[in-house]
Amino acid sequence: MIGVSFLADEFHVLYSGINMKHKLRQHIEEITPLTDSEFDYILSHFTPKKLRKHQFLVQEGDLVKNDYFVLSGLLKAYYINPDDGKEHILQLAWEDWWITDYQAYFNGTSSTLNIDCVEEVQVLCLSLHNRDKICAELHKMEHFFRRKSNSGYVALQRRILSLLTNTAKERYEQLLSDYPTLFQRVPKTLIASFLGVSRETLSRLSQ
Amino acid sequence: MIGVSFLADEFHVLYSGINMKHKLRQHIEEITPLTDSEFDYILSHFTPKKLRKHQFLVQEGDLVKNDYFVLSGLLKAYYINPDDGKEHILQLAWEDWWITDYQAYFNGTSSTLNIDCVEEVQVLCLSLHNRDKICAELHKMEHFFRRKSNSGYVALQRRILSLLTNTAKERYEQLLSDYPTLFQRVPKTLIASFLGVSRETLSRLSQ
DNA sequence: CCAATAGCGTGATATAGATCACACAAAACC
DNA sequence: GGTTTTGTGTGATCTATATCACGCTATTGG
Repeated sequence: MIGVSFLADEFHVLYSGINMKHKLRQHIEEITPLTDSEFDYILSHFTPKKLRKHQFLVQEGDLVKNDYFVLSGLLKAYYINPDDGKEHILQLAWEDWWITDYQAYFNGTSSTLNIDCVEEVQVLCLSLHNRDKICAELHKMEHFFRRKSNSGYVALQRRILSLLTNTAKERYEQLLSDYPTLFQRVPKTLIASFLGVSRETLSRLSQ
Repeated sequence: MIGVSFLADEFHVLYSGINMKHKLRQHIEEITPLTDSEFDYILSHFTPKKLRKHQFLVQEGDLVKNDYFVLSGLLKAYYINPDDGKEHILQLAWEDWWITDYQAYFNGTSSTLNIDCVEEVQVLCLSLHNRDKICAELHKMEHFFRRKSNSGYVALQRRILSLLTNTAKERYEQLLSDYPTLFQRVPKTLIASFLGVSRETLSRLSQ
């Protein structure tokens, strides 16, 4: 039994370690090429973490120590309106996305958001200190994060415009065409909350 | 007369040149210190531009060559919904803000937005090529733009959350408390369009 | 394997905010 | 300096979407 367990662990390390590291490298190399040693160095600033479904990655009031790169699974970042207790989804993140409460992370303040796991999740954690360190040491990484942030900014502008100009139905159809697989992966309630519509209305829209 | 005009121009250069350059330097140095020669070098990648009220900085369909740093005046970036012709304000920018159609600028595609001057405006133009150049040559600038982009990202997330969770009245009051001077500076119609409310509703809210 | 919970659809009703339609005031412009 | 144009307030409606209330189904967990 000990032997078997050991082998299983070996396999697991192989699978969730080396293969998963590869995911981060591929992700960075979409923007800038890296040497093996650069990547190893970068990776040494991340720490892996696994979470089960429904586990919190960030809870309202927490100090937010890390930004999280998602290796597998799906998470939601949401705000709970204290007036009516309703939850509003700011972000959904899955493989190859980054997620955290950025306001709290960048400013060292405590979180106003909750982030929890909609599925079992594997992430790589990057502290602000380590992020700034690798950015300062490797111009490439500063460049990488600048580019990521720029794309993120554009995506958020698009979402704002969509909230300002489109009806609930148009937003729903836009999301469906942008991320068709999402609808098989998460409950409609989450989609509704992400789109800023009640779940009842969403249910009627999708017909 | 020639003498007087010359003196006036001198003054103008002094005022709108040196003093204005100073604005950019101050702005960058909020994030990273610069030597005189670094700043001069950076500045050499910008070109100044003046526009009168109602002039377009970017028009729908244009290729967007530049990002614009606002030295003086106020501009709006807006999308016109082709279905009903209504305009929706994505961004308002004044002194010390950057504005452009970022989607078009970063991707080299043509603009879906219009940007025009609500007041007489002075901007410094930065082409994507020059931006990438100074970022590549000066790690400081890559850092500066990363930090700017990060703050922008956080600001947009806040706006999205506000659109998702707050009523029109709450959004109005939030904006009023964040930017009280704005309300003396632009017509209420623009505020309404920025908040995603009709001008009639805004008028009723503000009582 | 069965109970508890979460997800989903759907009718009836309520409401925030849009739209339409004015009037009047204040700028901007020739 | 008078006339377009732009901005603003306000009443009377209309409508997209929220809310409440229910039942049924799928999933989860002990």
